[in-house]
Amino acid sequence: MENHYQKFFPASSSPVPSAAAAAATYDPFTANTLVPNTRQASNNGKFVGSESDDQLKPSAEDDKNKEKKVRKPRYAFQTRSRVDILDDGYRWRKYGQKAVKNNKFPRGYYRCTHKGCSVKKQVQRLTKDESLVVTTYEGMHNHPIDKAADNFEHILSQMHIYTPFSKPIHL
DNA sequence: CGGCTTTGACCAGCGC
DNA sequence: GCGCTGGTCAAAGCCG
Repeated sequence: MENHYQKFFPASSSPVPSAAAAAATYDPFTANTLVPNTRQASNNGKFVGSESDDQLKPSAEDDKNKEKKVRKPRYAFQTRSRVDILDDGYRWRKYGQKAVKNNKFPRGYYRCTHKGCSVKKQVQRLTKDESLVVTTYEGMHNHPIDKAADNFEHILSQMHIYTPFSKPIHL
């Protein structure tokens, strides 16, 4: 579980910041599996947390163009932060905002501005605990991080990542 | 002037 | 078949 961060932090050329390694603790795959469980199960159970099962579908490997109904795997994790937008080092452009059911806070939709990079992410603050922010990433970056890596440490210092085993969040 | 945010409209999928 | 909800688009405005 120490290498999975590569899924999220394609440190292709740039060195992996120690902070990123720390972030890797959550393990995207594990988190992917568990988030659905930690999500507001009591609220609606329609959390977008995980299409983990149908992703990587072998049947679509022959043709990536027909990914019409094929949802890309999403990695959602909850962070405790005062700000909605966690600066993860990439540049994001907001392309939409929607009010969602059972949540008084709108969900923001962002897209990576890098050319050729179609990574998307959703940011949703929870109604129950407005200090909790759920960030859902879709897709993987195929380019190095824009900003200095040291910025990561600052980010991580202000947020708390919930692991599947640490403590379920009751909503 | 360029890039980004805002915001309403539009569209597709899903459940009833 | 219809209505609801989530996700995206695109025009307009704002800001650096």
